[in-house]
Amino acid sequence: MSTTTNKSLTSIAFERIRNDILLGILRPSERLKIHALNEHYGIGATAVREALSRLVTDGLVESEDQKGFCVGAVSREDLIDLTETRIAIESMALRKSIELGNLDWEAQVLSSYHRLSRTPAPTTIENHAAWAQAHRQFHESLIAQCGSPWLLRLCATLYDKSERYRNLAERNTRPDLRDTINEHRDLMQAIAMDRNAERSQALLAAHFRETTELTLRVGFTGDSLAAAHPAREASNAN
Amino acid sequence: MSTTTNKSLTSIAFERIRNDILLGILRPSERLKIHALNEHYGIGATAVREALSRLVTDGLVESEDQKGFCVGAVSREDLIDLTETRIAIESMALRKSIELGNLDWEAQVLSSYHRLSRTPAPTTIENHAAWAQAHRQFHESLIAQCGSPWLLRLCATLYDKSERYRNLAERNTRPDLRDTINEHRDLMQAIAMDRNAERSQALLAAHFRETTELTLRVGFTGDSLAAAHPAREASNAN
DNA sequence: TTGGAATAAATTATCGATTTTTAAGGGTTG
DNA sequence: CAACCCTTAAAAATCGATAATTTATTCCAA
Repeated sequence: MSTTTNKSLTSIAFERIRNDILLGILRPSERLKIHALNEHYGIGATAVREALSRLVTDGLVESEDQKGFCVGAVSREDLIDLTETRIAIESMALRKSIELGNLDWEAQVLSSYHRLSRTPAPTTIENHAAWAQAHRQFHESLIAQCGSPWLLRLCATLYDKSERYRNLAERNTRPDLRDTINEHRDLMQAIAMDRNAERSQALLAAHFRETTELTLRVGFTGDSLAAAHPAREASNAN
Repeated sequence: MSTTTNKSLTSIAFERIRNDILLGILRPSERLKIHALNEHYGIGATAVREALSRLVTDGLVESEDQKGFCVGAVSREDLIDLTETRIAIESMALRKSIELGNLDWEAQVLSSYHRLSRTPAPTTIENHAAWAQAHRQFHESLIAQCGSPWLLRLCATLYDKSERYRNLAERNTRPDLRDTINEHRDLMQAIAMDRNAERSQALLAAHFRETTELTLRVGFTGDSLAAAHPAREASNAN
């Protein structure tokens, strides 16, 4: 019955490359040679190029005319700027969401929190995808009722970039270094139960800053670790 | 000598299509057929597709798999949301810029204001491009010293969308309906001369809201006016 | 040894043609 | 008359090959 939800090859390439960048499998500033990619993903050069072009606009990929594409660069300054910008914008969205959200929204926040809290921490590759999704959905739910499609869009863009930094650092962190469950719980309570805008904002900002500071502390270039990574296979699912 | 600043055809297509969308020559929700575009611009299908893909991410073009591309839709709600989001974000950037800007920055603001004030209003097609550039540069100069590349980037994206709405409305406005020179002058003074953050923010917000309200009043669908426009030629410069 | 043409190799960018997919008619049947 | 399937036309998506450009290499002369 599967009503042929026809995704184009370009979209598939887009998703896979995006994913590999977010995961750090494709490393920051790494050159993206068309031929290599089209062989690796088994997708023609045209579709790959188109996918890369889409990724350029939101900064996950960079390109220079006649010089090709490369994975977006990272830096400590960029991470700091990104974090502060994210705090500023997402705080705004959060405040509005608290203001406008109804009971359904509260329930949704609780629900996504619960799911996140019961999802195994991303300590292994297998656990990673599920946790990443739950985490993203939790944070999305917090601001979902802000009433502004534009704000949501901007937040989503910034979230992507932040997630990449987090993933780039992850392999360097010891699991006991941080207890995010509690941070998320406090957030959930302040937002959906107490509906305390001031405190919510402060907690959100602290949550972001903690992550960033940990990332800065453990480092994230990933150069040395890339070789140790499971590599590029596991993608022959046609 | 012109050291072959090799722009790719894709980039050229990107710029031209973007421009035609901002100008309203390509109208909101208009279907963008590859073949038609590649004939019109004299650029191959691949390059055109790539250009469109780039425009998708920041919302000037929309696409659906297997259904092709179309110009991004407009609506009153979107314009309102866009404006409020822009006010929120650009206010923030402005505040920081006032805080961090030095004398050079003040001078730059004055300079770009002067240029804008001496550029003929965009009442004719010929005047349009020059004024548009001066206007953009003026607004850019205000927030230039905010210190955050990310904020600047977001502001730039939002500016594009706003400019499109302005252009879509422009043909409907009577020139005497508005006196933006004074608004720009007041802004410039509050920002670069008085460095009064509160007042600056208020003026900026008012400036944006005025434009939006006028646009909403005179309408902007542009459907009826497209036919009256000089059309699509003037693009055989190979 | 060093600078730097000149050539060769690699890679990007682009095109034209082919394959898929969607959209539009048109006629048949319950 | 509406629902359905088949046919046909248009458009999107994709591929493989070619052209253009950049990068690497070689070789020669100062």
